[in-house]
Amino acid sequence: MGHSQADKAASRERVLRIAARKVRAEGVTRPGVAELMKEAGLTHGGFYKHFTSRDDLISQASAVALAEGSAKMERAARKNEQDPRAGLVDAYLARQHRDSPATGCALVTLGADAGRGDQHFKEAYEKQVRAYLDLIAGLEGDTEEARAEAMLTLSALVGATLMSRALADPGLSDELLETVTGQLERHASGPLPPAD
Amino acid sequence: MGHSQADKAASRERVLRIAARKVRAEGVTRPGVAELMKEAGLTHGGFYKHFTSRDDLISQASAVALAEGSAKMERAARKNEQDPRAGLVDAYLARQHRDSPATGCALVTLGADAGRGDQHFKEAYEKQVRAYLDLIAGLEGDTEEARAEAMLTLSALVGATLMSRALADPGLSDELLETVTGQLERHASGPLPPAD
DNA sequence: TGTACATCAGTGAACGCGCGTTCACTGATGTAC
DNA sequence: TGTACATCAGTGAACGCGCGTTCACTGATGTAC
Repeated sequence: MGHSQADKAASRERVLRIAARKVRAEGVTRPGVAELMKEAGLTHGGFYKHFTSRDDLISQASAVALAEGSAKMERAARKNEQDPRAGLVDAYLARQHRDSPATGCALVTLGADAGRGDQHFKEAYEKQVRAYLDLIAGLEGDTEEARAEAMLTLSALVGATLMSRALADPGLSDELLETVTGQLERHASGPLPPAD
Repeated sequence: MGHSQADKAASRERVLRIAARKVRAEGVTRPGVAELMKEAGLTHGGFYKHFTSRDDLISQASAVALAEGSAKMERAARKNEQDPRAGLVDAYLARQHRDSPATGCALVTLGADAGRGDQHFKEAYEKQVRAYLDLIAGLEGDTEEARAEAMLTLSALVGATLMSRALADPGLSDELLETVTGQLERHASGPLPPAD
C-alpha cells in the first residue's frame, strides 16, 4: 500500500511478470490492462505511471516471457551434468511442461505471435533460439554436424510440445511426447548409429 | 448481386474461406465480422443470415483452415510418387511455405490457439495430425518404428516452420529450413544409418 | 530532530472508439394460381 | 405463360458493451530548512 520508489519498481515488476505469464497462456491479444492491474493488486488508472501503452507492456512482457521460459529450461537441462542435451529433451517433453504453458518455454506459445510481430519481437525470439541451439550443441561445440543436430532437436521439441497441447486425445498426446523423447535420445550422439 | 439460394451458399462459402485464410494469418482473435464481410463483397449486417455468431464462424473457419492446409500439403507430398515422405518434407520446409502462412499448414499457425481452444477445435486439430502421421509412415505401414519416426518427423516440420517464421535474421531462417530438411532426409529410412 | 512543502504512485470516474449484434427495410427470387 | 404474393439475402443505421486511455484528486513519501 506504500507509495515509495521501491514500491513503484516492485509494482512495475509485478505487472510485467503477470503479463509475461498471461501472454504465454492466452497469446498477445488477450490480457487486458484492467485485468492485469487487478491481479497485481492495483487499479487500472495507475497503469500509465509504468508503461506508455498496452502495446508497450505486451512487447516487454513477451521479451520477459521468452527469457524466463528458456532460462527455466536451461536450468532443468543442466541438472543432467553429463548431458545437458538429454536433460533438456526430458524436461522439455515432460507432461509437466506440456500442462503448464503459462510458465513454460515461450518459443512454443509465442511462436505464431512472433511470426506476426515486429522486428523487436522477432529479435527477442531469435535470441532464445540461439541460446537453445548453443545449449544443445553444447560440448560438441561448433562442428557443423552438432549445429545441424541441434536444429533438428530444437525443432522437434517445439513442434511436439505445440501439438501435444492441441490434441483432443490425452493418450495420443502422451504417446507423442514419449515417442519423440525416445527418438531424440536415439539420435543423441549424432546421426551415426548408437552402439547397442 | 443476386439473392438466389445458390448465391447464398456461394456467399457463405466465400466468407468461410476468407475467414480460414485470415485465421491462419492473424490468429483466431483478430479478424472482425465487418472486415470479413467486406472482403467477401458484402456488408456486415447480413452476416447473421449465415452464421449464428462470430465464434461460430471462427470455429468453422479453423476447421476449414486445418483441412485445407493439410490437403494442400498432402497433394504436394504425393507429387513425389516413390517417396511421399520426402515430398512432404521438401514442400513443408520450402521457403514458399514459410512465407505464406495464410495458405499453409494450420498445424503451425493454429497450434497455440488450438491448445487454448475447446474440445471441438482440438478434435479438428488431432484429425489433421493423424492424417499427417499416416502419410509420413506411409507404405512402411503400421510398424511401431515407422510410427515413431513419423512423430519425430512431423514434430520437426511443425517446429522448424514455426520458428523459421519468427526469426529476425532471414539467413538463420533459411539455414534452419535447409538444415532440418537435410537432417530429416538423412533419417529417411528409419533410425538405422544410411549406407553412404 | 522536527516541521512545511513538493512530488508522485495509486485511485476511480469518465471518455471515446471499435466491434459484435440487432433491426427495420428493400428488392430480387421463386412459388401459387 | 403470365401475374400476384411471400420469402428471404443483403443493406446500413443504431445499439450496447468492453476496453484502452485520460484526468482530477488523494495521501504517503521524501526533501529542504
